[in-house]
Amino acid sequence: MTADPPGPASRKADPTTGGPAPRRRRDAAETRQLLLDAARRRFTSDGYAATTVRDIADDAGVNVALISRYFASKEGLFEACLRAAGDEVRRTTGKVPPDQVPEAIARQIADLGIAGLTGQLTLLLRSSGDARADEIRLGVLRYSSEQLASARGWRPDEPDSERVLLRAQMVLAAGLGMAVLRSSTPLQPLSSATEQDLVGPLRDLVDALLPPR
Amino acid sequence: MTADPPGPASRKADPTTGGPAPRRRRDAAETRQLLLDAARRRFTSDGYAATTVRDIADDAGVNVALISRYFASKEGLFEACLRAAGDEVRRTTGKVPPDQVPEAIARQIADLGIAGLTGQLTLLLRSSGDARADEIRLGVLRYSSEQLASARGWRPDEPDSERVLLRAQMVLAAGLGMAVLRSSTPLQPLSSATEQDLVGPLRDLVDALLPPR
DNA sequence: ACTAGATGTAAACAATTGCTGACTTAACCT
DNA sequence: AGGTTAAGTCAGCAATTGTTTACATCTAGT
Repeated sequence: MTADPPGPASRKADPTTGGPAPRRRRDAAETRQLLLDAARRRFTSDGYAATTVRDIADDAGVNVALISRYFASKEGLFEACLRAAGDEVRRTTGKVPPDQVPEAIARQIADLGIAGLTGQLTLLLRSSGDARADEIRLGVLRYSSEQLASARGWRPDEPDSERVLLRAQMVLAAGLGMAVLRSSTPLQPLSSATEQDLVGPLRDLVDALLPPR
Repeated sequence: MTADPPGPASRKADPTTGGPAPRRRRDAAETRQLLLDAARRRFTSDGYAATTVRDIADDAGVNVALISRYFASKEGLFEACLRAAGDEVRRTTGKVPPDQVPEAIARQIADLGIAGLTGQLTLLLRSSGDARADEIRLGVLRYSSEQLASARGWRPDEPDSERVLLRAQMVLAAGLGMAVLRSSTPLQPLSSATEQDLVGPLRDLVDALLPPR
């Protein structure tokens, strides 16, 4: 049932877009990135299991088989997304002055959408049942909490300061919870609170859990 | 709630067939409950999309077709789980004295497992893409936050006290975040913190966000 | 220009999904 | 007892899943 005459005369008509035929260069790196972006959006908003590789490929405007080619499998693509998100989280959280933590959290939480830190962390929380993915997630969370705790006197191998680390993780969890709740449920007034609405209570929260030394 | 009736009902089907079929009682209500319990566990720990009806039926030791019979569909079963969890959350949170909120939160967070309030709320956060499920979730979250806020001076239709409601929702989100983080990632020391470890910081957190009036 | 490898496409695979219909078996009632 | 109906079983469907395979087409190096 080959409907296509296999001749060199058959030229691609491109019936969908009437515009200037966007001469499609073949660029592996670009399609890889397109897939990564689409996958990150889908995984973040729908979760791993609810996302199909065809969803991702369609969003990226790319053939499904290329997922297997470039990432070996759906799980491989997910891990790549997690790694990218992890790198970005480390990059972003690495340069926050200790005295501006509440403002930074407020800003990141207020900024919905998968581009912001909130989206990255939400993605990090998504589970695929894959062991490697769990490692990546754990690594990022540990890094972030230690980053936060070290500004308040926590030092590794100092059992006395473990309380500080616990409190830092609670701050992290609180921020994460707000982000998740905001993005998953239209609960007013939280879900539509602005950065200004959030920064005050958040300062109270951070100061209470991690008093400036 | 998983009390096995000591009666004659214990009927674990021997998969190796043939054997003297243990006399099994037919009890629609009990079967329904078995399915609900198994589904709640699966949905809570694996999420909606990653859970299959066959998983649930096997866990419950019940035939798959009975899910369709008793709950019409997988979505119907999920909604039933959500409704049950919502009822239990309302029942539990309804009777917490305002001055013992930190202790209550600490106790609930420390108590892992799907039986506790933490599990119920984690389940509430799970999404199935179903509109009715979203309504149930929103209703419970609204109820819980208003319950918490009203003890601190919030009144409906008083725009001035909206700040209090926002802060109550932030407390709720913080607790939720800790619960989710603890159950999803072995992040030390948070994931193994005991109730005693948590209650102190939690009191600081609640007092900071919702100062006793 | 011409070939070789990279890139993309189409179709199909086996496995799994939620769900259904016809069937069997147990429980209850006179 | 018998017989009626609820409760449970079985096998299989149609759709969807992730993945692979064979093929087409573009790009780059000579």
